[in-house]
Amino acid sequence: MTTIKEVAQLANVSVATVSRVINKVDNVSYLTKERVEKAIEELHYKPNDVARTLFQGNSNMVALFVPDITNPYYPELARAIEDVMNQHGLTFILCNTDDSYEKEQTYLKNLEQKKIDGIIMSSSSISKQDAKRISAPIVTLDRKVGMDLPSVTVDNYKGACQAMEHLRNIGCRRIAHIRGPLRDKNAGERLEGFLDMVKDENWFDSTYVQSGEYSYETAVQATFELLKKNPEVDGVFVANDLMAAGVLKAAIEMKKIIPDDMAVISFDGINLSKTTIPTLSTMAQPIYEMGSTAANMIIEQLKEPSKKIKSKVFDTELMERQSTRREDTVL
Amino acid sequence: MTTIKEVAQLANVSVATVSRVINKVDNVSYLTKERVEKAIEELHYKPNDVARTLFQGNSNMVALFVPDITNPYYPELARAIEDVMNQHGLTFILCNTDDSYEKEQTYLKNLEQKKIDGIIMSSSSISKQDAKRISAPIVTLDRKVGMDLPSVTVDNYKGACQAMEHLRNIGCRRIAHIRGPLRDKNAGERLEGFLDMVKDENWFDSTYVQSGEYSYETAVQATFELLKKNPEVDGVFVANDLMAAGVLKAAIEMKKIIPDDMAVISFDGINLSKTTIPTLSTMAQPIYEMGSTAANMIIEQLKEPSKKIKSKVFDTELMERQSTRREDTVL
DNA sequence: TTGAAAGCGCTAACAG
DNA sequence: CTGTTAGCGCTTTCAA
Repeated sequence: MTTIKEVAQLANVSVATVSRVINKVDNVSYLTKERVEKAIEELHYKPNDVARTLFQGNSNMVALFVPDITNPYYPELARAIEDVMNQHGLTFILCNTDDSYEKEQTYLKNLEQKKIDGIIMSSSSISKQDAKRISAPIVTLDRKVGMDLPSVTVDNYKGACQAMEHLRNIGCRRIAHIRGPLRDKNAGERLEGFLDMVKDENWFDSTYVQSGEYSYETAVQATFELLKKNPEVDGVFVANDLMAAGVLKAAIEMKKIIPDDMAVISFDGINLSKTTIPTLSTMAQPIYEMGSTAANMIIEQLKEPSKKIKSKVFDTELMERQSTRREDTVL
Repeated sequence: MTTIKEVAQLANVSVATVSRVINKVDNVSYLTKERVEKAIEELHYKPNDVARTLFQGNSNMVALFVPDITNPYYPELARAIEDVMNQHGLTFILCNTDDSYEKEQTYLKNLEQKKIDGIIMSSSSISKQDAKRISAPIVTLDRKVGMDLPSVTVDNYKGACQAMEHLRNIGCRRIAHIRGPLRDKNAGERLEGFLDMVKDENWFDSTYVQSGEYSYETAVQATFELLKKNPEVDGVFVANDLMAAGVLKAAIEMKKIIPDDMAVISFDGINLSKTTIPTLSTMAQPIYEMGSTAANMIIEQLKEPSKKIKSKVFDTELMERQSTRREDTVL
């Protein structure tokens, strides 16, 4: 790689002048500017970003922490963030944490050493403490931890209630829930929405809630369990789309016709929900928008470090698809 | 952030000594070493990676270029690579290129300025020329461009032939193909495998090949088209899993029973293929292994820059699932 | 308008 | 075993 020095020599100026031309700061006479530009061209000179970073103390890199990029909820989020970063000339780093606090801490340390400019994380374990030790701004996404850190989330409770209402509207009377993992706050809020809608029903008991781990396989099992105990269930609210695909699978195997015997609605609105058979009704999160919002929060913070950014809560939107579309519904 | 200098002062040694302790090079007397370590502890000192990079000329960062991370084939690849990088203390950068040569070039330039150590790319457009201009080693993954660059791929032709044989074995007589985009070499090879198996059949003509763009929606359309022209088709080989999901959808809408009326087999073996109804038979690529192989190639190259690394071609594996299993029909 | 020089934080000779 | 020093490539005073 050619350096600023070589450019300076060829153009017969000092490195300072070359620097001025590159960064378009200060005044440089038209003639020398031309000379420098020609030299840059000739040598295919590209400034060494590392040297710049060392001097300026920031790397123009932003990281995203996700539990696991192979979970289909995250790629769209990642894509949105990368798009925004790209627009602003920032480099995007992806970190899979496997929800491990240790891994998170290791990444945090490494990135700090690299002078990372900002971090967006989908994490349940990061604390305000940890965040404070890092000089880069941090925004949490999808998950909220405490009230301290700025966050981008959806209203899980409200979404859950709407999902339940929808099931009611199409005539479901015995509604069950496949919930997400115990440790996940989102799963808890969705459960709460469900409970508030059914807890006073005389038929309701805890066997109407089965626990999955947000995965396809666990949901298949949970559904078998559910339908064995409560074969009369005619509607299920599932905590995420991936599990809903498992519910469909189990239901088919148990000869349930969907939605006629049993309607299914889930949560997230990932692409998968459009490709299942039947297609899945779901409370869709504005995933791409959430990602770009979080990214823009970081950018804001980079521009104006003093400015406090406020958290944003998005609403989910009911996508009514085949899994709840009963042709002739009787209310 | 505290610097090496401050540590040196507190420990009452020179910065060189601190550096020696950090990097465990040269001999440092036990006592001074203790003192330095205490100072490091006390000040929570973490070496500035940027300064190191500037000095050493390498950043310990590796990038992956993918067309689009929201395409479900790539996250698993990305995950594998990140895992390997992580194991080796390397930082992982993700770049979505949208298959745009321009975007690729921009990324390449930016990463070079950041002293990127290596690049893994799933690209159709990168040329040996481009690669040569970059000092970092480059490995291509999933796609091969010319013979020049080391690559990790699968034997598409062979996989396609095996898929066709499988369809034949279960009794299919009129087999059609939904092919991938014209520009994609993999799609071309899969098509060729298909053609070589059917081109001599007297029933065969070009209407048995419909073109999709690797996406769900295009495949739905392509399948309608296909079945309108050739309703007697009793088996389809689809160029990727995502499209196969679309084929299932269209088939169902046209009242085709799968696999009895029409069997379906596809290519890739992404998770989606396990969750469709019916589950998809597919020629599975060892996706994770391919990713980690490419990552390890880069690591090899980093250790021994002179060593030529040779390309690797993986075989696909037939996953026999419901969409070709005629004894237990689902829908 | 331009150049000289200091320094960002670190490592690696080279001395001692 | 340890310290001094010269960079890595860049930006930014400070003078001229």
